[in-house]
Amino acid sequence: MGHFLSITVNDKLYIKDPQSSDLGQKILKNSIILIDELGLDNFTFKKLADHIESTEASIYRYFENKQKLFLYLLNWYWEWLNFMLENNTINVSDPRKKLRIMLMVLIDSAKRNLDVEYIDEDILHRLVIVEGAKGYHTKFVDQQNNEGFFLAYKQVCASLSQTIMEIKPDFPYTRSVASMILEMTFSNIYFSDHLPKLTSIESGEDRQDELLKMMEFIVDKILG
Amino acid sequence: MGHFLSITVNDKLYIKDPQSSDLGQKILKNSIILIDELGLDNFTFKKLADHIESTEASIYRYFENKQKLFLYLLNWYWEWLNFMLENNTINVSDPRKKLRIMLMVLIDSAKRNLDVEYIDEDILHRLVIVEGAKGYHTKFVDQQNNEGFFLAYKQVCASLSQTIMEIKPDFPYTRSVASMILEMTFSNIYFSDHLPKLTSIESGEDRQDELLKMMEFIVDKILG
Amino acid sequence: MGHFLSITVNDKLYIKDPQSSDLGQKILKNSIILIDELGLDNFTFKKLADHIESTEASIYRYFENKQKLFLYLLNWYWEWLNFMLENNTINVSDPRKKLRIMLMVLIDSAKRNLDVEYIDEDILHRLVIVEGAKGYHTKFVDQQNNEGFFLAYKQVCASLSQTIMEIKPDFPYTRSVASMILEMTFSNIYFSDHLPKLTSIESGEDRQDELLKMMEFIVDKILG
Amino acid sequence: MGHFLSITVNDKLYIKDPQSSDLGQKILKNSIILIDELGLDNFTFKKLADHIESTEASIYRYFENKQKLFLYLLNWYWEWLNFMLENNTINVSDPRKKLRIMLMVLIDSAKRNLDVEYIDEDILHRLVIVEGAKGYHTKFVDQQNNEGFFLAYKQVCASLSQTIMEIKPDFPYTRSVASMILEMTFSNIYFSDHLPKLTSIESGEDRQDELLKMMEFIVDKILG
DNA sequence: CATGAATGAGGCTTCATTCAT
DNA sequence: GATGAATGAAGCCTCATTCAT
Repeated sequence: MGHFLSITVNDKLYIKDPQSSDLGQKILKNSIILIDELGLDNFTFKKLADHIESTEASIYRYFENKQKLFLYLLNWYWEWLNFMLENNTINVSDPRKKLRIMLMVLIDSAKRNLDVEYIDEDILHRLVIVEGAKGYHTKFVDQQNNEGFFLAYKQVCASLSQTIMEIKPDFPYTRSVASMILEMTFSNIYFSDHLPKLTSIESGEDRQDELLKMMEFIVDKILG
Repeated sequence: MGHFLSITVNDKLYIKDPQSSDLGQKILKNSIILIDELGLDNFTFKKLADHIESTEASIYRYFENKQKLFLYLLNWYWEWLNFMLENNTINVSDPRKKLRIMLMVLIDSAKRNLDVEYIDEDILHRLVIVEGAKGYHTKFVDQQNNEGFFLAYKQVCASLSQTIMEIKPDFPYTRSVASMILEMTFSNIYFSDHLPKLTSIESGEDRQDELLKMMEFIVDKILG
Repeated sequence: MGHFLSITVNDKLYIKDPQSSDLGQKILKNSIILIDELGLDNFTFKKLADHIESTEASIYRYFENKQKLFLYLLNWYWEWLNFMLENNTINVSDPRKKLRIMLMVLIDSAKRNLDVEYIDEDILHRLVIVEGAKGYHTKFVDQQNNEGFFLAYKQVCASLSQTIMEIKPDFPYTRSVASMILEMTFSNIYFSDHLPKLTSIESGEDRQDELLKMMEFIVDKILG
Repeated sequence: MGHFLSITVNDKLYIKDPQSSDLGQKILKNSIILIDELGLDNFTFKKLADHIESTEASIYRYFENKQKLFLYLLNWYWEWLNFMLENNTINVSDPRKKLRIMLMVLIDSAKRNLDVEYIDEDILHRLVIVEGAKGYHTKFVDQQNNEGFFLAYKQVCASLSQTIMEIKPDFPYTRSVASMILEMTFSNIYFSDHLPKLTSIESGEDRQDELLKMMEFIVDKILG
């Protein structure tokens, strides 16, 4: 079923739709792998070209530059996440249950039911956790925001906000809590791997369960 | 009084102590200004050298590379923040009041009583908000953590954790809440400037008050 | 006929085959000229780029660095020498006569019958004499040896060794004598130009004849 | 006894006599160690300064540049070798025996009877073998020769030549054979370590004996 | 459409050297 | 006499990008 679904990404982020050709899909697949491997800063079109045995010029047919490619990947992720959130909460009427499911989706990218051969969602998820913030911490954030590059991200927050409002219509800080949920979830995964002093979650087998428990606890407290 | 206080930064972050000489202080002062202006990615030693009418080689006498200089600035900030937190909570015995003051310090870097001629804390604060996360979102995070480059940051969290525990000794997630407080505070300032859909705080005159109010609300809810 | 012959060089020494393009051939031709003129130490890709009115980046498409380019030239020379040695001794059955011819080839690079427009063998020969030893006197000699960068050189020695063995099958030191012949021939040319106290050969018109005579004398004595 | 002997080096090679002070001796001792370790190309005054916990400026008080320092070390070696050759052949009247002893001295730097605390002759010997040729393979060879920087080296050859002439007064190529003996000896040690295909000598316990045997064999053949 | 070739610009770093104390 | 500070120049290399096929 998932195979009939395709993720649509802001078309200002690419020159030629990478999902539309073999080479484009190769670029997506391997840029995820390489950015995860090298970090965004050390990643270049040259390295990607060598990796996929193509050329820089060919990649430029698809993406204007590395920042756009990176934003494309982030957007793909956010779009995919939006789909996952929606798909998993259809017919769930209890908003508390809904929020619980949303937290699960956020935390556990493995519970996916959408398979796209040319995107490894697991690596992409890690990449979003590690490098994601760099997408909107840039000198060009305002300009990029105007071009709609963060709409998908904002949509994720909006869905969370919406659900919070369903739970507690008079809650005064839905948007801030929504973005906090996102950031806190990702941060704590990162911290548990690299800076354990900054989290109460331990890396290991049960991490996802623990994290879910903590996020539920926090959210419950906040929403009373 | 503050004038007699000096901030001590992890000595693995520099080759020659920049606080110890005129040129070093010039480097600190102007790197803050330039990174704020250009963003970390576009900032280079060459540009800094031109800006202060010196040479790249001279800067290399102080810092191994731009990453180390950046980490130095972050650490300087975290050390300074630690000092501010402590200094403003001396003799405050009520932990709730203490936490409130800590939030104020976090939010409002202007209430400083420590003046160092060669560091503009306001710009540095903005820089930390905008670029801070890049300091520890790097391929070398583990190695740098081993070298103690994040001790000052962790100390800030530890102080927050400590106060949380004083308020509620049996609270199960002090560390995660502490780091969340830090990140959420900074995020919301950034979002209010650039991505207003992601925050409930409006940029403008009253932002700091609003933010303080929100953070107190959230923390109160969480700590019951 | 020589025109149909092409010299093949170890392909680990280049990124893109310099013999395959105009620019590549220009790089070869002019690097020889410039290294001869400036010495290897003062030679840089920048100077070469300026000289051929191209850019460093373009040269880097062909060679990883100056050491590799230099080794390429040396290898080209050794390969060319191997070809010359073989070509001039075909159908020569008397090994003593063969060795005599080989000495002549070594000494007199002018008796060439192979013309490659983009390599000036005379200058290259001088370059090998002056700078050649630097090719294998390096910290990386073992590693480079493993990569086969000295195979062509060793082949020259092997051919000499082989002929020595044909002359005197029970001679105990063929390899050392072979390498000595090579080094002594080159040294004496260099010494006669620059350090005449270290050679019995006088620079001037008859140098090649004298040198040939001396080398034959020495070899005859050694091989009895 | 050796302690009362001092090696005198061409005074154009230094600004201040390095043998005359603690720091100077430290410079000598450690430059040998570092050049051996890093190779001449990677060796710099900066690295030497760091190594001896002094400064570049201090080293410049002794040597004009790295080339001069290197030539100083070579000259020290050649002077020392001259002393060794002479000292070990005093009262030896048989020229063939004398030449044999000279070969031994060349090969085996361990049979020294001169100890200078600030020079490790073993490392220096290795350094001469590995890097020595770079001393006179330079664009400035003629100019440096005029300044007498190779007198000591030429003196070694002259002593060998002299002995050859004593053995065989009418030998026509004494100088070339003398320099060949020097170069061949050093080459074969180097080759046995790094390019075994180019030598008949095997690295290992008996190398020095084998090498001595070979050099005697070659010399005997040449001198008939 | 994809690619091979080329390159201008600039980043990062070290070198060699001088000056002032 | 030794050192600390500073720096101009250059080396080495990569990036991002364009053009022609």
